Amino acid sequence: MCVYNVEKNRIVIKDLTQFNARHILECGQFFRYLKIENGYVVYCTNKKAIIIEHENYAEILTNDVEFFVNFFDLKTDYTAIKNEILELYQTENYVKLMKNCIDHGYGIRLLKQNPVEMLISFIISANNRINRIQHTVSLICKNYGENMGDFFAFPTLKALATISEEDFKKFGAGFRAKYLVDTIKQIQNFDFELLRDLNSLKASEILQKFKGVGNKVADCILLFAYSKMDVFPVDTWIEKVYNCYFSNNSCMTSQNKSIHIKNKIKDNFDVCLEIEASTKNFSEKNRLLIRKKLTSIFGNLSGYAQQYLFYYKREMN
DNA sequence: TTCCAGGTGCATA
DNA sequence: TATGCACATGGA
Repeated sequence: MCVYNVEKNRIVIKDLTQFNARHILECGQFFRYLKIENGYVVYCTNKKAIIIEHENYAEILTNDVEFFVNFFDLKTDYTAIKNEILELYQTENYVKLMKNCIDHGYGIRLLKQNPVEMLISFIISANNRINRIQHTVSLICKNYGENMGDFFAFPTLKALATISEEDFKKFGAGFRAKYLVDTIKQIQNFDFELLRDLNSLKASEILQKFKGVGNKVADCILLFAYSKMDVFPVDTWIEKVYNCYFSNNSCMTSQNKSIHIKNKIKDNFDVCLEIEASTKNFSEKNRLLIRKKLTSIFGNLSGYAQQYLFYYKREMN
């Protein structure tokens, strides 16, 4: 089903159940946007689009319609994807949880972003907050990106290579500054398109050779730049989701912990109870176990499911 | 003042 | 190979 019409310099979104700018831009996958009165301004590499939201439709104003049709993944039918996720398991608790998540983030779409932007942005994301990541990325663009008139492009590889560790620190990158400098040196002649045809495991292995890229950051790059939907990035929020709904220690499976259940979430969840997950201490091993379990549940819908769960948990917390 | 955030690198055993 | 601490920063 087509959710959009294309006109000159304008894309019109007819089905708002499949496109909500706030859900798409503020669900943690994207850092370069500006909130305006009736919508958002969106930047990717050296391109810009303005999203205007109306009561019954939304429009994307841009001089590169083709680019943003792909960027917003407009050719994919998210109604079908949401139904597929809901139909994965028949248990009442699974359906209730996922329905809550999908109802909350109903207009999410997984963006097709630039690999270099994702690599740099998600190295900065380590142990960081989303608004601080946005701030640092914005300063990098402002100081080293090409002036496009009314905005700054994301810096080219060549321009990135001129940024010093001190400058990255000045932009708020903190201890990640040295990882950025090191990785930027490594990628000057790297073929980012090579990863597109590799399976997620192999592509992740290659990405993790770069400084500042571990399992989670690699998964984010594979999901948000390469649309590899079989990955499930596990961060602090997904760890909370897992401990709350999926683990043996979850508040949903322990009567004693029911006090922790948020008022809005009174359902139970009993799909998987196999992995013992620590509820307190972070460990790489623990997150890998969580990742393994969640990808075994959601399969090739992992990337979509992860984003609905992440956005729901982060906003409801 | 302490905790925490879309984690990873590295020293140590 | 496994474990656990250090790392910047600023808002809550």
